[in-house]
Amino acid sequence: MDAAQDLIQRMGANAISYQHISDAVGIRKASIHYYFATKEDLIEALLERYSAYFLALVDDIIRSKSKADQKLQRYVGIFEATLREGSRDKACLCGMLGAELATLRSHSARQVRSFYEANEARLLRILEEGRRDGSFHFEGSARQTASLIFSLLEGAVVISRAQDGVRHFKGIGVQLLNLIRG
Amino acid sequence: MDAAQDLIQRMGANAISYQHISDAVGIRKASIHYYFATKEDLIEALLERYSAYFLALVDDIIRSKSKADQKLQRYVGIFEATLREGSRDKACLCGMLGAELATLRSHSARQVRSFYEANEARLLRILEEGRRDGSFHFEGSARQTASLIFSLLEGAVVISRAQDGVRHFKGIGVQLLNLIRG
DNA sequence: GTCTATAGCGCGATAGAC
DNA sequence: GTCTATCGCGCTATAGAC
Repeated sequence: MDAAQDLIQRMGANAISYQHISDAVGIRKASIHYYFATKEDLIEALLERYSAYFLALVDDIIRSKSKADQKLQRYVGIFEATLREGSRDKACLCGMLGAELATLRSHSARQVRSFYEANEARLLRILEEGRRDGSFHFEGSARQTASLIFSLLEGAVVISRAQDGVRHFKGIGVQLLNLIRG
Repeated sequence: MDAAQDLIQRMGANAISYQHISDAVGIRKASIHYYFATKEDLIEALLERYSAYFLALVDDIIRSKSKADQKLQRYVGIFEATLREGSRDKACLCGMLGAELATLRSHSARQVRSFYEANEARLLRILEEGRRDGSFHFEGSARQTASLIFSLLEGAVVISRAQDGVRHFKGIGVQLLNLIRG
């Protein structure tokens, strides 16, 4: 699953095959079919695991005692860490599958959508907290700002891979906090 | 080319084949090979055309007499228009190919990168103009803000396709202008 | 310039030995 | 649970008739 996820985050689900995973882990592709009968089964399992892992990280941040702007900074850090990982050109799994959404079965597509909604909901909590405690000063809807931040980070990971990677992403992260602190 | 571009904007380059294009235009796939010998040739031609078309729209906006915040609003409108087009779930061509960047030949990859840089450069001009004429009030680097806006819009198109489309995107667009106006 | 036909390959998936 | 072998299909790309 680690190998499959890594490949999808770098190349996209439609670019990779059981053979690629087989090459990466040194187990024949028939053996991979033993665990994941179809490619969609594999993608669903990856989404399940990724979503649980990612949202657990976010919930840790939300439960922490930090001020809201530090929470937001740490949230941004999750995406930056993805970009940093190993091969250096990994995007968010759900960002990649979002681009390929039209080619997914309905269950996987629903999982991707749920991931987006869960993230936006958690960002909303951070934003409301920040407005209350005076960390943030921005006009307009907190909900739309949460959507904005999530789309920004998903986009920034993909775009930064084409520019100079982490450097590009970091600049955006800094500027996001400038804008939200107001 | 229109059919191929539409398919890639909806499904991604790795999900579509000469056969899909053939089905869409009613011309046999061998005849498509007559114009575009390889799939990469086709993608390069699409990128060339798309980039020229898109940047011409942007340059029209920049040359117009509008104030900077109206220019930014019209720039956002280009992305919103993409989302609205026909089938309702098209993303920016270069956003899709950005996700699939690792599977492209180096020439296509360079075209995608150039598109990103060209857009960020033009956004920078709009932002600097807006700061001068008092439309915009934001802290920090205008260059990083330009990167932020571009990544945001590329991301928002992809994410909005998974949510309720144009509605979701419009909310983000409104909020972006709130943040930049300061 | 468009067609039919096909080469040659990689894919997802399965059967069956061990 | 992992393997070899293979099926059937769709893919990119080409050959050659019209």
